[in-house]
Amino acid sequence: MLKSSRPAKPIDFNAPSEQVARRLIGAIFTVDGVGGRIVETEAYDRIDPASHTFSGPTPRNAVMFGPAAHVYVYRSYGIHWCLNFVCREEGHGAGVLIRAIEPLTGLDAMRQRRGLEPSRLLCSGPGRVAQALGITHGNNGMSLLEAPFHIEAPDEDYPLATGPRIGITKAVDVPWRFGLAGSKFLSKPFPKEA
DNA sequence: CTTAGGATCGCCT
DNA sequence: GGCGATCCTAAGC
Repeated sequence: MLKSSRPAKPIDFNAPSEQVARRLIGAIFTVDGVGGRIVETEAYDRIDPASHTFSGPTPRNAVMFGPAAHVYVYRSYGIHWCLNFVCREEGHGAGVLIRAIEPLTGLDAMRQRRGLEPSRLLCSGPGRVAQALGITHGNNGMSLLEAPFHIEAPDEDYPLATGPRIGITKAVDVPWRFGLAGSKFLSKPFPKEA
């Protein structure tokens, strides 16, 4: 049996966000050729008190109630943009927040947008990812499967770390944060394995 | 190393 | 009117 490398099967976004969030770890994501390997995600569900969708459809979260594999962008703390991939679970909107990327391509563009030399701080955090990839509200509702976006499923199995989600005040114990174990590009370390 | 505070605005109560 | 699915900087230990 050959190890690791195998053909990449497309990621199915018509699935529970928790499952999609796991499968996205290791995927290659680019915007106009700028991007890298997804190393950290969080799942948010329709019946999840921490989710924007919990209280039902509003103008802001409308995209999350639309078709899967689209992009939901919202403004965070009045300053930052945050990027999500829409999922579908039994017809109910859900999403995956992209929290960190290992920069691989378009480093010049990222450095320019972030005003930083390439480092672990370039794309390590949801606001930083959006800034480095040039994502704004203008991308809200766009298909993830069409230009300028490109997503490629992981080509091997990556060791997964799990833990509670960051920066929320409700459902704080739900372990729906996922990461590439040992990656230097995580926004924060994961709690030590029990 | 850790903690504290400010920036800034769309959305919901 | 209050509060974030955040980030940055400065100050304290």
